[in-house]
Amino acid sequence: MEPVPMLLAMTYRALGDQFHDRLAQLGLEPLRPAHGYVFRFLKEKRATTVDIGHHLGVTKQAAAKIVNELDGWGYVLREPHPTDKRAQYVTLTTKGRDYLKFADNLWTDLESEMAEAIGADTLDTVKQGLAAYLRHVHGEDQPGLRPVW
Amino acid sequence: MEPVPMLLAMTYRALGDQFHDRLAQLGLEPLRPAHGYVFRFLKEKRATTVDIGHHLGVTKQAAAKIVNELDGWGYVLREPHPTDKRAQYVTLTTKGRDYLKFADNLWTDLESEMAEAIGADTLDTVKQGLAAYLRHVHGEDQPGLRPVW
DNA sequence: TAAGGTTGGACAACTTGGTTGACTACTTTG
DNA sequence: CAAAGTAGTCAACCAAGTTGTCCAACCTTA
Repeated sequence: MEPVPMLLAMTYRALGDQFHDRLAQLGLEPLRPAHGYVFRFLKEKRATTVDIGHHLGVTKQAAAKIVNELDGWGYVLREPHPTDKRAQYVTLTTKGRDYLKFADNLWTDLESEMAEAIGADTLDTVKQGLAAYLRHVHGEDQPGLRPVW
Repeated sequence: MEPVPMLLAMTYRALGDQFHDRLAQLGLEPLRPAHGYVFRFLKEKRATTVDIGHHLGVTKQAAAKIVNELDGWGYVLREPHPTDKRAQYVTLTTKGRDYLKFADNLWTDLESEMAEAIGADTLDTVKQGLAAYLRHVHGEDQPGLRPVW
């Protein structure tokens, strides 16, 4: 049996590849995982570029580059911060929210296919097991994302 | 509950970070995952740089860079190919085999800790589940490695 | 057995996705 | 109110890959 990290990485890759393939069929912009994480983050809360960088676990410069791309594609826009004249809030546009909804559906589909392939109960055990291990390692304070990409 | 890809990525990261931390404590060279995969590959079979590139799923140039590093650190050496004067076999040195043994022990430790944290039966279900999914997606012909790194 | 296509290895230029460092304008704190 | 800290931008750099080119050696194959 393959070692655990290999299994994790290959499964992650398999899922990601399928997601990307289906996305590419629609001729969307070449969004990378980091973009998706930004969407998900912005759905929750208003955030500045610095916030995003912190959430992704990269420097603010790297985050700024990503935000610039998303802005250029029309997925987000910047609006002035109400109290801090230096800062700007980055917010999702309608296009951004539409993309996120679409992506969520796609992920749900992929997870359903996985459940069908290996059994819903097995998938559930997998998820619970990994989540438990992460709690074991990190305690409650999850690390600033930055998985692999 | 977090979506599956996130769980996979974070768990992979958590394991990899711990591995790397413990390795770094020993002041070893900054080996990356790709190096480890090369070691494991070379333990099985004699291989040329091109073979290695194919196995890793990268170009031969990228593979050559990795082999050069490993050579510089004394983990591998090149020896002439018996029948093909262009080619060279890359083989593990004693230092390389020692490292591999050490790394294997470390991975075994980490997996044991994981088993302890979430239960050996749960870990087993996780492994079986992921392996089953990979078979479902890829059939028998595993893709040329290249997980995430 | 010579000719033409293929392959292993190396070198160079470029691309990507990040980094560190420096600077300005603004904010917060002692 | 002065000093320290922070948001955002610009620029230089770096790591790990890519493509493109080449040569020498190796297959075919006619």
